[in-house]
Amino acid sequence: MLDALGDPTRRAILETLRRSGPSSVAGLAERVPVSRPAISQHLKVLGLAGLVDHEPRGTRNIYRIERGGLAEVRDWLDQFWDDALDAFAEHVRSTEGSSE
Amino acid sequence: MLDALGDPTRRAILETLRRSGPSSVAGLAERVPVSRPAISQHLKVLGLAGLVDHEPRGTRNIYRIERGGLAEVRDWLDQFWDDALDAFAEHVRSTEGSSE
DNA sequence: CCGCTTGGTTAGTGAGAACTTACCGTTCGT
DNA sequence: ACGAACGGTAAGTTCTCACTAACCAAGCGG
Repeated sequence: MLDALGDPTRRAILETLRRSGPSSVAGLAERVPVSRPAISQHLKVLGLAGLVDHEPRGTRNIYRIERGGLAEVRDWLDQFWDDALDAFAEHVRSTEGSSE
Repeated sequence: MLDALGDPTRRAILETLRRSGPSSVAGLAERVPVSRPAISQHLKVLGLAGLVDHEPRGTRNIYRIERGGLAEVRDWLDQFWDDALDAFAEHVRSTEGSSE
């Protein structure tokens, strides 16, 4: 899921979809400097990660951003804010001394 | 930055820091199933990404989570919500037909 | 009905990155 | 001051993965 966002090309695809709206595979291949099969493979990964959704439109497949996957990333990120973060930090810094 | 989060081991390190608070390198090496040098290398990457911060404590280096990098990720993520996302989507779905 | 277009899949290759082993500098404890 | 431990670095190996090229299936247009 975060692995899917780790690749620059995949991020470029998402950025393109964000800026230009839903697009076909060929449409993405024009804007992203990789071959069309590469786009397909990345879209597959992004699809499994829940970051994009696709809808058949005749011979074309229109891809759009799926908010579900992004929500999961956001939740994961929020854990780091909700937890007693710096509190814990400053605490252990002065306490210190046990195991770690 | 998101590349730093793409690696499972690095995420494991961050999770460990989140749960157990700041820790030394050796302390992390005990909890994460990789060798100590590997931890050092990952911490270097995480440091460059602004995701962790370290403070010398004698011979030990205490690492803690840095909120700055996480904020950048959050900002990047928010772009996908603020933009006219599904509006754009449904629009083009019915309009369609031009170039992409 | 036939050709053209669109898109997904497979095989193969190359590059990059993660991991371990070995080494060295640094700092605390005795 | 010497030994021990903690941590960062270098070199080398291995493995994963991103990419291209070639092939195949499906749907629209003349």
